[in-house]
Amino acid sequence: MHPTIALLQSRSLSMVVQQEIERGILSGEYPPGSKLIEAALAEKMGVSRGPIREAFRMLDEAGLVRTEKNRGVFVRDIPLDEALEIFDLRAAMDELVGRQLATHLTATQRDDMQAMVSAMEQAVAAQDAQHYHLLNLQFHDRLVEMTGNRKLTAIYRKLIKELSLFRRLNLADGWLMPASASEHQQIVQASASGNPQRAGQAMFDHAMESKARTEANDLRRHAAPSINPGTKKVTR
Amino acid sequence: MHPTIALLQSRSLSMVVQQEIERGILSGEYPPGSKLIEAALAEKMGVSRGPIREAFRMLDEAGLVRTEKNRGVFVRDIPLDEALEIFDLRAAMDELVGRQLATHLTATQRDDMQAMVSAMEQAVAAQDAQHYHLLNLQFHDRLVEMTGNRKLTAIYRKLIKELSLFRRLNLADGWLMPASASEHQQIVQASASGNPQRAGQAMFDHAMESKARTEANDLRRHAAPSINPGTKKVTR
DNA sequence: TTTTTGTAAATTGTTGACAATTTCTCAAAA
DNA sequence: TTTTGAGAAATTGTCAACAATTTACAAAAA
Repeated sequence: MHPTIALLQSRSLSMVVQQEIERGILSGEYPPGSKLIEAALAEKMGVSRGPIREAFRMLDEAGLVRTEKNRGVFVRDIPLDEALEIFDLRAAMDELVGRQLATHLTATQRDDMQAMVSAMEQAVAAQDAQHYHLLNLQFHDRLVEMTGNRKLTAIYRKLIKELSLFRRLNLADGWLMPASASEHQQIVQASASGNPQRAGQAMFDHAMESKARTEANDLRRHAAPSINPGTKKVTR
Repeated sequence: MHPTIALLQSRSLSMVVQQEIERGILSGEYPPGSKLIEAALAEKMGVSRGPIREAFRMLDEAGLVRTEKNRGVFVRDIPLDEALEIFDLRAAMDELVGRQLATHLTATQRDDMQAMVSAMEQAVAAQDAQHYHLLNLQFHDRLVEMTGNRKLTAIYRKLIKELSLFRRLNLADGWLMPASASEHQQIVQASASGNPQRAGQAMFDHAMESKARTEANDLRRHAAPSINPGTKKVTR
């Protein structure tokens, strides 16, 4: 069967809409907290409200939006405590990834890993935090995929998407790139060593370091803008 | 606010429908592989097809049904290899649960755990596999909940629901109850010991034993009905 | 008998309309 | 100035109808 035909047959309108809205959310076009209006999206995409609503239900179940009855659908804003919970969970999953990699890693996979780490080191040398961030996401995604565990891969990707809605993540962690990069090198060596315990530990440690960096980043960010945080109260 | 009012305000029609269909799926009323017909469900529940379709999208995202464009929605049938993948993932999550419990367990929580284990031992003595199975699910659910990690709890519950669609799970593991029960006692002691590594290991081992029991069960079930499995080929 | 083809029935995909609820506006009252 | 309230506007919730596709079934052909 022609690939284009197969694509048109499998992709229903609501799935296309879902992907498009998701793209908008992950790209920042619809920032966390913003409201998604059915009619506006329907007109923008040239469809009726039905498929939009179906897409909303998928995105809600995926944790990317939250629905309030009779009030609408909003892009989710992940609070710090939930982000930290996700980091703990991801660390446990990454540990599993490390163990499985150490057990089954092929020579080709090892080379792929090393190539990605080298690319990241180049990004560090070039001070390109943006590119580094992209390569980092790709690196971990590929590692999870290499385990061959599709359920693990699917849930891992969901978690990453949700984490991207934790705003304070992206910015201003430029000076920590070197530390993260050297941890990646550790992961490659540990995985190639064939020692599951060691590789799992390396992945776990890296994930927890990432968590610690994020938390420190957040505390600093909260301390800076407010001169007298103790008396400032935000109600909305 | 009166709790009933709050409930009616938050529960939209599609969410009620989603819960009802999910109940039907998990209870076995709609067995794996069976087709869910929009119009039939709509009439049965006294609503139009819109909310039914929205519920379908939620259930699809949750992994309980699969949608084929223009062909309909079917209750998912989890194949053995995917079930085993889920077991591996759950083992990693359970290990995290054990570590966290050992770190933060209160005296009350320890007593709760012990009470549940005792109840399971009574079920074993009474040869009540049905009741044991229920208590076992409850035990692990409570343990995950005790960690306080809501994301972990939510995903864990999703995995359990999906696993329940792996048919070959439920039956004929009666004679393995004692082994499982003694592992539970190990978990309680390890968690109460305050040693994260030990508690994590106990949880992990228990999960992997559960995986091994399931796999053995499945192989036996497949070997029995067919006299000559080697030549029998199933195409569909 | 088996396969193919054509037609009717069943089912899903999509839309537009209407009802219910919330949000906004702005003037009147405290 | 702030609060309250009425009415309008905007938005969501639900439904029924129509279009597109698949499935079921019987007749014709191989």
